[in-house]
Amino acid sequence: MIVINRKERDKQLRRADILKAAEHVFASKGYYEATIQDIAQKAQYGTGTVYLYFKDKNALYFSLLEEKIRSLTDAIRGRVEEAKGSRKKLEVFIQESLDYFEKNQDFFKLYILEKNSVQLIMSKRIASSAVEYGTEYMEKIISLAQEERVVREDCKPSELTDILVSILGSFVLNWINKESKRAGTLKDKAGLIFNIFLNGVAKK
Amino acid sequence: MIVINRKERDKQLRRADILKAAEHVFASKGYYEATIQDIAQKAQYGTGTVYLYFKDKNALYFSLLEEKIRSLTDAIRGRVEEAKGSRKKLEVFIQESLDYFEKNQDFFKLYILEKNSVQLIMSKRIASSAVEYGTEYMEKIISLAQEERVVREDCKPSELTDILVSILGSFVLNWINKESKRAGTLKDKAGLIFNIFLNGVAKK
DNA sequence: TCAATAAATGAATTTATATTCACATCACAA
DNA sequence: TTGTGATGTGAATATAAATTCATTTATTGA
Repeated sequence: MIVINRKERDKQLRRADILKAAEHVFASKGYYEATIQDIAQKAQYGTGTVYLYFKDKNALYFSLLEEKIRSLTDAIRGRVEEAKGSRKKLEVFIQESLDYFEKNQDFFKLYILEKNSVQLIMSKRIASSAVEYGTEYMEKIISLAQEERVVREDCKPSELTDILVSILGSFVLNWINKESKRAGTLKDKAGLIFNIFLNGVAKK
Repeated sequence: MIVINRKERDKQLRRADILKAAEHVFASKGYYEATIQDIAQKAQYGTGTVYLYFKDKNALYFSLLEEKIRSLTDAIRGRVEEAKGSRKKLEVFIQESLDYFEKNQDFFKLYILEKNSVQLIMSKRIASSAVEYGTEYMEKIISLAQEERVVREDCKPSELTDILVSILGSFVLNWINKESKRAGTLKDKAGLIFNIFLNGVAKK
């Protein structure tokens, strides 16, 4: 029995090796220009090995996306739950998102690329469910904020969510690209983003 | 002489046929899943004909992007120029962008997909110059708005531009996807977007 | 009408990768 | 130590699409 568990655990570790390599390769080249060879090499396995753990390239890609999105959402959810009141929840949501993306830059690239292509090109891409899972929770917070009269009511929660997600995205993207001279951490931007989201860019 | 001009004009028309077909196919399938055959078929030419007008698939794609982005920017620039004061210019910029995207939905899809991948994956993708050309002008308006103390000064014009572009993008995307039940025209959203950009989403 | 030239065509070729599979290697139990 | 099943491997195969090019078709000017 112990043997089986041990083996099972090792298997999961090797699977994780491949996912990690895939994350990096997909993020730097994009889905189509990333080859299975690239990924296998990065993970230090032979090409064929990848197929022992994933049905095909597509399955590998979506397993990756799905698992990372789940981990992102779960990471954020805990902290937000603790915060009291929609205002505070929003603030924490922003902070935690930034923190997570700062630590998972490769994932961010996949997420932002996928978010648009899923919404646009749809196709067979099953990931939409995972992407939705990611924003669904945000929508609840916004709904709450509307109930508490913190946030304007002339937009649907989903629209407001999209706005916040895009603003967040634009800051993360800027920060990631500015790898040379970066003022501080990404999380430092949280206050600014919160403020812009709530009060806009007008000079007060 | 007349003959040559006539010929030259016809040639441009055929080139435009192909670009138009390419726009639609690339927008619905994405770059990699769009095939030259698809495009040729859509344009009602044979496969080989495409190569008489464009060096290869990549050149076709970037010619398309480049020309559309130029046309977008030129369309907007005129109207914005007329408007007096940064506040009004911003307002017009938003209106005209929405109007253009409403009329060029396929192009919007390409633009939004490309914007992120250019910023992220860079690679050989030359289009970055064209994409920059598109936002460069917006930045000037924002700079002006900062000088006129209309807009907060704790962000760089480029950051504020990115924010506005993302907010715009999220509205356009929503509108495009909601093809079934759409309240009104996309341009109707201009006031709301302007207001959110300047004053945020807080309940006033 | 008829060469001669230009343009269009799509089948054949090339190229690039995903995927498979026969064989090699490893880990472990006896 | 060795036999056995589980894993790993990368060269060989399959597939799909980009690109080319010999041939066909259209256009033009005399």
